[in-house]
Amino acid sequence: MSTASPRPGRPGRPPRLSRAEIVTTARRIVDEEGVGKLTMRRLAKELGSTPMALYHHVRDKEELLLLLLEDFAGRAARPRLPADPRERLLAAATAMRDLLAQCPWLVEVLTADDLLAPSALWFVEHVVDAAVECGLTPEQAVGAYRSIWYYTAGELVVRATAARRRATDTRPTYRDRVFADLDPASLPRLAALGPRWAELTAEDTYATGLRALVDGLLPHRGTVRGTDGE
Amino acid sequence: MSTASPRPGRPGRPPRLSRAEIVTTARRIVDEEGVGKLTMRRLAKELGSTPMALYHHVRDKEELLLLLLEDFAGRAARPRLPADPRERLLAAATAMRDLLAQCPWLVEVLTADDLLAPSALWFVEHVVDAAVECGLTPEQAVGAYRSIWYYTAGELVVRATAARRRATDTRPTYRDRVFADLDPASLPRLAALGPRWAELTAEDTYATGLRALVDGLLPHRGTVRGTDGE
DNA sequence: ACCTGAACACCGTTCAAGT
DNA sequence: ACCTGAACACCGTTCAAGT
Repeated sequence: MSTASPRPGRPGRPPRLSRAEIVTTARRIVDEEGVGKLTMRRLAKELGSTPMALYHHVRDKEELLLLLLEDFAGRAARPRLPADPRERLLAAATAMRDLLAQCPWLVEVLTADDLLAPSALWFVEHVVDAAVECGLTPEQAVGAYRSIWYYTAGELVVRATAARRRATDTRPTYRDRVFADLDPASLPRLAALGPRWAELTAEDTYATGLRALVDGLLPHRGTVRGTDGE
Repeated sequence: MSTASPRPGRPGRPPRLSRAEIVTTARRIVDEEGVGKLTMRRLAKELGSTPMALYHHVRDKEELLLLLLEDFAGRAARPRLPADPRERLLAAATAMRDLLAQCPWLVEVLTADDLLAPSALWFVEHVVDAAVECGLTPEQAVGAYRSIWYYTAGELVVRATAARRRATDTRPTYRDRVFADLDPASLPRLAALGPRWAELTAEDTYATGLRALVDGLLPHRGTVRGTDGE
């Protein structure tokens, strides 16, 4: 953790803070108390410094979040993926989702900023590559990746906000109140589902939805395997 | 716009503000300047009142956003939908997306809060109903709806944030900088795509992705039509 | 019942000055 | 070159008081 060696040749005051130290402390705050608690003032206090000292090391708060993203992606485990391209595609997407589900605050950063950090492109590479191996053109493979990313990002955002609500708020959600009394005349299906809606939407259906999406995206080799020279 | 008749029988000071007036003004601010400019202080000033007067009519800012959501959903056009259930499902989902794409700020509210306002459940009803008519059980139909909502919400979130960036920021995005120099050894597919990534991701692929997803979600009647008694 | 004013406990960021 | 202090221009919300 010796962040900045005092390098005798360099002019000016030796630094007390470093990017590495800033990022480490910021990560701790985020892990322990959520991204909402990460403010420049709070971070400075935690570092025994002043808010303005931070601005000497990062341009603004957005850059700080980007550094956090990089840091996270860099230390992320990269699972071994199956050889079969279709299974590899599913595994890469699922790994990406499981990773991001661990720290939902990242999803906000990912969509607030542009998708993924360089280190996270490993997942994207595998999805695109597997899609090409399944018979898509590179252009189609990018399209397939985007659909998968939309689906994944949506699932993460919805789940993250639902979890945040449950954490802070005990009263029944707005949605529950709405579903409690629906007009069966205009909304027969939903009224029939009624209270079961909450229970059904509590299930984790990421995997089945992803399989359906991938089924629709990839060319069909038929349900009978081995007919076209595998 | 006569908001509150002075109703002689009622005790106390007659109201100067009303929910309706508050919502109308809030909507104007959001439409003209974006949801980021909607603050309780700003809204009060616009109404010639004080921040605290608002708290007499809405519990907090979240409730105000919910009222805005209701207002929007209530005035939303409900397109005529095709008779064929598969086409109806696609049309309902697409209408939902097109509606929300008009005012992307709503997506933040939708995910920050729970999905849709009562008036917006019309779309949900049609998606679920069409899925059942296509042969899914009600439970499966809810699962299918959820997948479609994840996909749609993800697309809207990503597009909304990308658009916001373009509006406020002229410098090349972080993503563009990253894609400009990728290591072809570790990320061959992405490096080969390189600068074309930006161009490919600029295309609107919602419809094709949705079709693929729905293809994967619904039972297959085979590509040959009319074989099972239509 | 409805509204006001002052205050609390915060934000991110700029600017001018210190070492 | 690196850091500090004071200040600017904001937030949402509470509390006590006025009419």
